[in-house]
Amino acid sequence: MANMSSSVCMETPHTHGHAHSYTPTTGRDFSLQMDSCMNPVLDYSAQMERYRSFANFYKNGAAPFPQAAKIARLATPIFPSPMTPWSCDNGMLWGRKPPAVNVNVNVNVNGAHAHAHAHRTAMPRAEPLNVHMPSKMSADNFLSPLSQVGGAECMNRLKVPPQSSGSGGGGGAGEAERGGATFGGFALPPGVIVMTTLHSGAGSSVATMTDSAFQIAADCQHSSSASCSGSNASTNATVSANSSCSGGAAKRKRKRCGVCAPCRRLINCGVCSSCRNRKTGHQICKFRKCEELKKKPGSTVERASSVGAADTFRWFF
DNA sequence: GCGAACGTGACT
DNA sequence: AGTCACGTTCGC
Ligand SMILES: [Zn+2]
Ligand SMILES: [Zn+2]
Repeated sequence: MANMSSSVCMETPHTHGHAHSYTPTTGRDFSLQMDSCMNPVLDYSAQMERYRSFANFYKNGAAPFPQAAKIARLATPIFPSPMTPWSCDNGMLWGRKPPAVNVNVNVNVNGAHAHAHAHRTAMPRAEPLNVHMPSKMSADNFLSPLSQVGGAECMNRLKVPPQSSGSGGGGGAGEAERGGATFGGFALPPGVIVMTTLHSGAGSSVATMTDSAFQIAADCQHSSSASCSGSNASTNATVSANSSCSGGAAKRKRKRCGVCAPCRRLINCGVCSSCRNRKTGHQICKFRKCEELKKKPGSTVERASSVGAADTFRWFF
């Protein structure tokens, strides 16, 4: 409550144009971004700009970041050590989080077949977890992922093993990239994939592409094969069957795709209308709202089950 | 049963 | 189009 209100209050000064210390064009680590990122990578950039001011506020310690606790809780299991595993300033590690995701891209996550297709079955669930320097984590929380990626176009996604969630998660554990990969100059720890934005052109190295491509390919397979098979994806066979296959059941809740940028965000911004209005609004943070779910159900239903694969690819290309 | 979040309609 | 509120679904 208190936190919440404080964050709400923050909105006023910025909205009225007070500059604070926010100087977008001179930001030390935004030079790159400002240089080449004006092209619309994601329309998040604009919105992120807006929220950057909030970040600065929290960064300056003017008030505790509303979700600092949550961040800490989420970050800990991934990198117990106080060190950031790599030094990509514009990178972002993606940790996994439990919430259910669209079956279509998530099939057999629990699969006993984890060995058979030992690829990124776990990834679709991955959600963003900012692991920049722990100290600035809270501050950069809701701005680094999408705004900075626009500049350096470097997103690292970490597939975290279904941490101890014994529930059949075992398969996902080390299943992914056991060997690890290299990205640019630094090595990626096993379980990490790198995403890049399309227009980066030469920027997207083979290493990055291969890894993500593999990831997506895996998703696609699952997507198509599970489209209407009433898969034994344990939990939600019912849902998928109802909503996208039988076509009979009218209004089943759609599920987040789990692979789009918003889906992979891990924490709520705390300042958007949805966050502020969570009590009564019952809506997910606007920055976490699945791109697919934003679309009209009519235009998305099929995509989820059949076109999903291609669409997923389009996300990268 | 509870919390998260989707669907929807009313309102601005 | 964005916000708000409510009902509802869904996973745990
Ligand atoms: Zn939010
Ligand atoms: Zn999504």
